[in-house]
Amino acid sequence: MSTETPAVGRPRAFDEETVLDRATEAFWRHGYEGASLSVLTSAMGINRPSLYAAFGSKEQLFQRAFARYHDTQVANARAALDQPTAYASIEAFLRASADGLTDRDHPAGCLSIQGGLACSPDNARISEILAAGRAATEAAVEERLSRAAKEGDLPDGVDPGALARFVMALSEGHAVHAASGASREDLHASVDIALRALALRQ
Amino acid sequence: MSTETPAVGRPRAFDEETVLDRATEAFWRHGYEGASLSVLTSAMGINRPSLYAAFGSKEQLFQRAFARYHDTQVANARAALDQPTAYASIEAFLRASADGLTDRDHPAGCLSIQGGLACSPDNARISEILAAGRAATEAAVEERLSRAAKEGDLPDGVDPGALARFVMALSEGHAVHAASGASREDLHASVDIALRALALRQ
DNA sequence: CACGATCTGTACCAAGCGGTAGACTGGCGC
DNA sequence: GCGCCAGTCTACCGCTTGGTACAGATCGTG
Repeated sequence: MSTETPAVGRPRAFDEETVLDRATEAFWRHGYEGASLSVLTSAMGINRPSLYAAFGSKEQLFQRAFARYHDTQVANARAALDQPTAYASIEAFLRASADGLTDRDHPAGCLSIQGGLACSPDNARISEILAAGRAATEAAVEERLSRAAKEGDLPDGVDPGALARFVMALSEGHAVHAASGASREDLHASVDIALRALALRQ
Repeated sequence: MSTETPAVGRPRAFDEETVLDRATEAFWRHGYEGASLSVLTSAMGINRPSLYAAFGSKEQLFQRAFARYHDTQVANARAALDQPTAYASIEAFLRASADGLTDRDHPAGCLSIQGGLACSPDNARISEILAAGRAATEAAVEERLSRAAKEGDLPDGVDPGALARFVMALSEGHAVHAASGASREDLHASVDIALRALALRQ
């Protein structure tokens, strides 16, 4: 594995997680196809053979970057679901999402969407990987809301799946907006409207 | 201009609007960068010199395709805003949008987003063009809602700009969902939830 | 029926793509 | 301090990219 440090031989001149973070930013900003190896290596501060020795291929690098993105950025929003009520969970999820999408420490928007919603036929796998990631997040929201339904925390007649889809769709739309320069306040104002309409508030 | 038929010389073997529609589909499905000239020419059924003679360059072809997309697909949704009330306008806009995003006669999703939310540094213009198109649509929604506010058709304290942003964001999120295979019914269920929450209904 | 104008098709261009061979570098164990 | 070996660096690979030169085809006109 690339994570264990070998006992012998010349040591690496870079930290794997550091350059992975920089690669993630490049993919985030330019998408999978838009982030060429030249863009990647200059962002990561290493050259091609080092990249290939450490990560295997551009696609494997992207998968590592996306996994790391999930473990850090997406995990924030998913963790926000852990609130006592469905309403509070949705609000926390949308707030955390809006904040993450407009965090000045990273490119605006969401890697899951910017990475490659549409791709060249050769890279169709990338779109699928990203879609699977978004579906997993939506499933987490739905799971939380299904629990709420069982607990009587959701008004009768509200479908947890449809509500989860609504919440995810809004979050994805905010990602598109953020990518086009919408401010954090803009997104929170949109969240306000969504929450007002949910009629989940006790 | 390429639209006027010349009196002399060999006539074109293709109809410009027909091949433009096919190019639009290719861009829609694969994005600007993902739709290579090989993909485009084989989808359009013409070869490169004909493409360049008729459209000038890949970017100009894309601009024509995007303009045509706006005139047909986006115009549908914008026309839906022409309803007697704000609530009816929003509902019609979201319904028309959901239908367009899942129309089986075209690729799933929205060219404005699939075209290239994130691009290679060289093609940054493309992202800007697409973002400008989305902003124009949002401005049309906001204009309709501002009129509603003047007419007393919007509850006090509702900001037309924020509401327009919410509506557009939801529609964009539905586009992302549609691109990942969400069904028309899925999207309409999400619209139902949004409408329930708007508290615009008299 | 030849001319001029325009379109089509093949075959090409330079540049960039993702990926790699091979010489060189430098820290550790003996 | 010498050998080992993983890492770095330069320079390259074949292939695709967006874009075009040029020859031949096909029309209207004189």
